[in-house]
Amino acid sequence: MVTEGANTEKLIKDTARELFFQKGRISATTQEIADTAGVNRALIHYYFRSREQLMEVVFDEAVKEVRDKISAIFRSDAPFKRKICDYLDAFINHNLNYPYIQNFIVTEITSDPEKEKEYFRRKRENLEKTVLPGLTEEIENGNMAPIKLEHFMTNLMSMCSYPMVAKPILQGMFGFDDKAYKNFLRERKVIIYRVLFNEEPEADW
Amino acid sequence: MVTEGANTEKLIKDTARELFFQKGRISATTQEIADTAGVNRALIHYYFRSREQLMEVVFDEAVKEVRDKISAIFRSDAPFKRKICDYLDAFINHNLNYPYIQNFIVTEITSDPEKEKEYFRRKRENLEKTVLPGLTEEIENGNMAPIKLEHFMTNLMSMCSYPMVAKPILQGMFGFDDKAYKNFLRERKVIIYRVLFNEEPEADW
DNA sequence: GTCTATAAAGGGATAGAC
DNA sequence: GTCTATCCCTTTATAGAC
Repeated sequence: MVTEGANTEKLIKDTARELFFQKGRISATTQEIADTAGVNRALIHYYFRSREQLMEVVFDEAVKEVRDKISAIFRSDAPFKRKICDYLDAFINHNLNYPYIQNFIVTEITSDPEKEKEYFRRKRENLEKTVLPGLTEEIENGNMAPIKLEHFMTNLMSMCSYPMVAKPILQGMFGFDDKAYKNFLRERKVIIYRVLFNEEPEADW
Repeated sequence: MVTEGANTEKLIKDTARELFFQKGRISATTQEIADTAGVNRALIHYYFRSREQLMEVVFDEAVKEVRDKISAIFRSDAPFKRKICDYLDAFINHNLNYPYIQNFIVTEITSDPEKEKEYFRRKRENLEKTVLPGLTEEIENGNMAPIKLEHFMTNLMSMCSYPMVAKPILQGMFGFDDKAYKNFLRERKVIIYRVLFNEEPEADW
């Protein structure tokens, strides 16, 4: 085949993304990626130089969409609790699509703390601008129990992310097959809302 | 030195445990373990045959204590909410001592789903015997909002474990140094209780 | 652009001397 | 019990032919 180049590059990226984030083969070798894609292993280096750069490219592409969406949600002027609903939707839908991306984030950042800086450091100022005011307002108006920003965010992120990273553990514990577990994760949107605010979400959600 | 055997074996175990679970060097090589312990690499194989068996030994030893403690808590006839307090104490204290043990569990089980079986499978029946009755009773007595066993357990485990596995992420996000983060984790005992039950824990806790 | 061959490095494990 | 030397396998990466 002549000049299949553009397709091959995309094929490799698609395969790597699927292996890393959808099949949970986070430590897939270049050989495994090449075999799965049905291309020669050297082509991975031809297009991406190194395994590491391939990972970086597919990771950035996989999170770009949801990151932009979540940014927009928190910068919007919607009511605070509405923002949380939108966040739950965006986050859980994205993670249903990439069931192992949280494992990837956690293991990559733990094994190389340098990667954390560029990625999460500046989130702090964002948090204080975009969620602290809404949280404070709800508390002052008596619409939710007092809680510090850090604990609220930790509760939210924990209840969203842990069921992803600990999927096999919880699946085994509860005896859920893959389909039941997906359903369980979808149920969690409203469960998490209830626990955070101790009230029912709006009916139209 | 003659007949240092017994000490060497313990030295290797202590070093491995420290590297794996306290320093987060989950993928530490036999060379790294040997160098850190100040012993010859071959001794690891002499005492433990393989790296994998060494891991298994130190992991089992590290969790045995807390596992027994948690089993006893849930089998006891204390009131349900008391059990949860005791669980929070036991779990968080143990994890403060082994900050990376949750990362280890999550990555090991994700990378080899076989390991899950023996370890978490039978927990299901335990759950239904030891926590379901208490949970049901509290709900029926109107002492907490209705929630399914699976979601309650997932909320509890998520809010306990995620701050451990995502330590570098949350630390970066909130700008906490190691000391501040330890303190943050200790605060979480009462935070988690509040979120789960929407009330203050007893004053003597 | 794609392939084969090969370099180069890392890591687990064992044999055998001491 | 402890050490050195060595084997063997896996994996990443590149050179060079086609």
